Amino acid sequence: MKEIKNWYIHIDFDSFFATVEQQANPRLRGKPIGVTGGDRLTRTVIGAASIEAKARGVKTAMRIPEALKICPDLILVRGDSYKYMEINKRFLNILKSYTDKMEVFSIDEVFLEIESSRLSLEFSAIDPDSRLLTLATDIKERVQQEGGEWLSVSIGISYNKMLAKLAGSMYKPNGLVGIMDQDSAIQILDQIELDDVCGIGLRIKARLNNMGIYTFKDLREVPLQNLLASFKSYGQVLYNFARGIDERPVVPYFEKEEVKSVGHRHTISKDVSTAAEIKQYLLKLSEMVARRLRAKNLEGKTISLWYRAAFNQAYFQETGSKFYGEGMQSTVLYTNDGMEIFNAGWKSFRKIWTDEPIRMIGISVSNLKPATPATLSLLDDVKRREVITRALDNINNRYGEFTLQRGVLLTSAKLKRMPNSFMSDRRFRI
DNA sequence: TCTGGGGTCCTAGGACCC
DNA sequence: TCTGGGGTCCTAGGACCC
Repeated sequence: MKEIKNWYIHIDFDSFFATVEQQANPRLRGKPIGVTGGDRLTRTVIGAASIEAKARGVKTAMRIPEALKICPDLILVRGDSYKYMEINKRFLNILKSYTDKMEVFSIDEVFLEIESSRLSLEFSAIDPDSRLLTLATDIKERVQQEGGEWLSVSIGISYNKMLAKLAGSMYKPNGLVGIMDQDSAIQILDQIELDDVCGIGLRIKARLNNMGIYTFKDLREVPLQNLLASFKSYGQVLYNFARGIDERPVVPYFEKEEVKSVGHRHTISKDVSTAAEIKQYLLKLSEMVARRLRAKNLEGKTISLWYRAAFNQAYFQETGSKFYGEGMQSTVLYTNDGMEIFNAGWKSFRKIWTDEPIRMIGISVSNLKPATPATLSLLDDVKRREVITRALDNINNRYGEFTLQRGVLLTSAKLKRMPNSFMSDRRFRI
């Protein structure tokens, strides 16, 4: 076996959202809680479950009624992603003290890449396994010092990212698992499900099953050409996964572009079918997106609109899927103006909407670049609007989102129940 | 009454320009 | 006038992740 040059460490905060909520509110500690996103509990799912809730069988992405059936005293808490981002930042500061090669994989997951040679300098233990163990224990301790005893991380260590993440998922919470050589990797792969590996979802699993492939052992027997024929370039990835090979590098946080798209979608508590009502929701979402873009000093030119139709028995019987959905993109001049985003989205919506009731609508802006202030060459009313918008932002930043808003948004009381990201952002900062 | 909301990456065809 | 090739942008759609 050739010597391993770099070690990969996957760090995953256990039940992150739920734990943060338990820290924020002592009354929630030690209790089964579920963090949710939507505005009416029947139409949403559990976004994160506390360790206590998981012990009772509550799982992420479970529907609320189902979760309550299993665990009637489950406490539901509306999630607040801005709060989680703030907390996440504190831990990133700790973790990046170990190496520059830190990749922020999601709000509660990080990869570190550590050179074996460096490891031997910093930790005096003799064999690499125990040096890594020392390192992992050190990380766990420092995270707890910062976050309190209640907070724990699960750590996976291996010689590539895919296996490190797999290792980290094998024992939770507060786990520490290493997959230290290829023999162990193959042994483990042969015992797990195809979709236990990050990168294989239900669709790909189903397609593999259709080809008679049920395990990684089966997968190893398929010639590369066949996989390429079926999965295009992803065939190579699958071929490698089956052998425990993954050459993806750790992309350091400072080399990643900040964001590629900004969007909001919302499942409405009750299906809506009139254009006027839908317009209200879309306008509000557009304003939220625009404000986030402006806060990041970005503007974008691709406007994507997506909607999901209400449950329709005929469609369900025909296709087996519950909700018909459709989307459309369009390109505009770079913008971070709510009205412009709305107008583009609304135009798309009118083109694809066939008057059926809808349950969800969403809009996002991509193809982003740093915002440029309006220049003298632009029309006067464009400039004026920018000045007004900036003034509105300033007031809303101080007093909460939608303190001041466009007249059209004031009409519907229902809108007030929509999640309101910036308001929660502010609440947290205070 | 019926699975949310935030994202990322990839492919492929057509339009258009040089 | 006909034709080719390369490159880029736009749009649609699929798949995956937490």
